[in-house]
Amino acid sequence: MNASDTQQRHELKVDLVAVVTAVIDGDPRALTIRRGSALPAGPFELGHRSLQAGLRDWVEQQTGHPLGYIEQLYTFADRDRIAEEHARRAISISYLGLTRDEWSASQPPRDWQSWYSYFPWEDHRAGVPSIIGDAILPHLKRWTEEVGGTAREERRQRIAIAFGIDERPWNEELVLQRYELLYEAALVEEALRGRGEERTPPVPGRPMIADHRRILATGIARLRTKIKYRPVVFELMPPVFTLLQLQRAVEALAGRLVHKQNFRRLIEQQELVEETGETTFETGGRPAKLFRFRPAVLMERTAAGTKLSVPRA
Amino acid sequence: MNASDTQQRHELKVDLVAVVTAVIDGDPRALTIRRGSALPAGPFELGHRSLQAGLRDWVEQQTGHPLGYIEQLYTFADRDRIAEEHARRAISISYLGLTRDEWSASQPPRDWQSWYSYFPWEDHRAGVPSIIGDAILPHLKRWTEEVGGTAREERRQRIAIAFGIDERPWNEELVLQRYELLYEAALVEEALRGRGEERTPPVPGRPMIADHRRILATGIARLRTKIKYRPVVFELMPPVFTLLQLQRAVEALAGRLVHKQNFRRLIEQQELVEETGETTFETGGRPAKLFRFRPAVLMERTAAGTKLSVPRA
DNA sequence: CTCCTTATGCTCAAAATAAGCATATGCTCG
DNA sequence: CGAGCATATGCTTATTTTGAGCATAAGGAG
Repeated sequence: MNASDTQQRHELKVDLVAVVTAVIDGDPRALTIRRGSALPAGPFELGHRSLQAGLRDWVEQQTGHPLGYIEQLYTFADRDRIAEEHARRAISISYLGLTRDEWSASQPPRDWQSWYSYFPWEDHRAGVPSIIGDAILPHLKRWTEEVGGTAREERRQRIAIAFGIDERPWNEELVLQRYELLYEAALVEEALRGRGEERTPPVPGRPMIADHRRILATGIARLRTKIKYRPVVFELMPPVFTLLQLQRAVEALAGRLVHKQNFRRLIEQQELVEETGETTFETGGRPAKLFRFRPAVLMERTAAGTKLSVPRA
Repeated sequence: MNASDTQQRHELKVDLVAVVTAVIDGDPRALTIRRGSALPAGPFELGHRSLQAGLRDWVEQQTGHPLGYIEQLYTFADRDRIAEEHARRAISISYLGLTRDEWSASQPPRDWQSWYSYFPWEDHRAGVPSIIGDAILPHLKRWTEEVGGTAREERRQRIAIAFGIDERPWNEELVLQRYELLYEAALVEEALRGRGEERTPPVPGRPMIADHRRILATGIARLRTKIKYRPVVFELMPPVFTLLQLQRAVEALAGRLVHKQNFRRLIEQQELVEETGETTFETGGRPAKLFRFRPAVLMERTAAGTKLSVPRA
C-alpha cells in the first residue's frame, strides 16, 4: 500500500500560472485572459530554460505583456476539490509578477481586471464594504451553526480572526484565509462546482476557472504582506511620481487608507526616494514635488531591509 | 522556437524534499539520510493523496520519523548548475517541517545533523565565527576583483549586505543569499562539481547531494524569518519548559544571542505561554518556573499575528 | 556561611508610531 | 479678484515599542 510500491510511470503535468499585477487608475489589477475568467498560464515544457523563463513565455504569448519583476508564490497540486477520478495529476506552480501597464496603440489592449471584482470584500478604502455585514457574516454564521461543540467554536474563531469581529482589527493580509473560509462554507461559485448544485453563489465576487481565484488570493496576500517590509511598490510605479500617487498605490494594494503625514515621514526616513527637482500641476491644488526611487534601493531589492509600512487609517 | 511549438510528451519528474528541523541538545538540526549527505526525499506519485501526504510518506519511510507541522518552502527546477544535456527535467518541491526528536529504544536512531555543520558561518551565538574573516571574506574579496566597473561594485555591495560589513548589522535571515554568494564565487563544493575541478572547496562546511544544501539554506532562512512573526517555536518545544529553554531554542535557530530580560517581557506581553504552577530544579541555580503554551495560541497558528521577535544581543 | 548560578522584577532612555494642528500654494467659480 | 476648496508639506505631542542595565531572589556546592 506504500506509494513506492506503485511503480507506475509518472506522468505529471506541470502548469505555470501567473498573478501579474499593476495599479491602473488607482485600482490594483490582475492581468487576465478570456475576459477575466482565467489567469495567464501554460504547461512547463522541455523547451523552457527555467520555470521563470517558461512563465514569461506564456504570459507574453497570451497577453502580449512583457514581465519584469517576478517571484514564486506557491505550488498547488490539484486539490480534492476537483473531481478527478482517473484524471492525470496536475501541479500548478504560481508566480507573482509586478509591472506597469505598458500599452501602445499598435498592441491590442490588455485584459486588466480589478482585484476587487473577484474579492469585493477586500476593499476597505471607503470603509467596511457592506457585503460583509449584509451577506458574508450572516451566511458564515449559519455555517457555524451546522456543527456543534468545539467545531462550532473553532469556526467562530476563524471567522472572527479573518474578518476582524469582536474588537479585532481588520487584517488586510488574511486574503487567502478569507477566501478559504468562504470556499469551505460553500459561499463562492468554485465550491459549488461538480456538486451538481446550480444555485447562484450567495456571496458576490467573480469566479475564475479551476483554482485561479485561489491563486489570485494567494498573490494578493503575498503582496500585501510584502509591501510592509520590502520596497516592491517600485515595480508598480512610473519613473517619476508624487508622494500622493505613491500613497494611493499602496492604499490600492492594501485596500485601506493610510495617514498621509505619517506615510510621508516613513518614506522620507527610509530614504527610498529622492526629489527630481520638478513639480507637477496636474494634481490640482498646490503643485506636488516629483520624486523618483533612489537607485541604491532598486539595487537592494534582493537583500536589504527597507520597509514601507502601511500604518492604520 | 516557441516552447508551445515543441509539442513533446512532457515527462516531468516531481520530487518532494523535506527540511525537517528539531532542536536537540541546544543545537538546531536537520533530519538527514545517508549519514548527512542528503535530505529525505522521493518522487511524487499517483498513489499520493496530496503533496503533503506524499512528503510525509517518504520522510516516514526513509527516517522512521512521523511529521507534525509542515509548510511549503519553494519549488526548484534543477538549475543550469547541474549538467543535464538530455537529462529528464526534474522539479523539486520542498517543505519545511518542525518537530521534536521522538525517539524510542525500539527504533533505530535518527540521523539528525546540526545546521551549522553545513553552514559554519551561520552560528553567531559565540560571536562572529572566525571562518568569516579568515576564509570567506578574503576569498570573496578576490572574487570581486575578477571583474571590473559596476559589476565589481555590485558584488561588493551584495557581500557587504549579506555578511554585514561596513557598519552594517549581521542579518541572520540572509542564509540563502550568503550560500548563493559562496556558490557563485565557487567557494563551496557543489559549485565545483561537473567542472572537472577536484580541488577541495576553499570554505569549510559539509556539502550535500544535488541541490540539497541550497534547499536546507532556504529552510533555515524561512524559519529564522518566521519565528519573528508567528509562534512556530512551539512545534519544537516539549510540552513544558522553562523560559530559558525557550530562549535557548530561539537562539539556536537564530544563530545569535538575545537579551534575556527583554525576551521574557516579550513572551509575557504576547501571552504566548502560561505557568504550569510547577518549577524545576534541574537547571541548577534558582529553580525555574515551568511553562506551557497557551492552547489558544496553538489554535491561532493559522491566522493571528502573534510574534516572537529576536531582539539583538 | 559564602560564592556561584540561574531566575525574575523593575527602571530608564531612545526610537518608532499614531494622530493632529497649522500653513503654503495652486485652482475654480461667483 | 477674492472666497472657498483642494492638495502639499512642516511640525508637535502622546503613546508604544525597543534596547540595555541594575538589583534582588532562591537554589546548590564547598
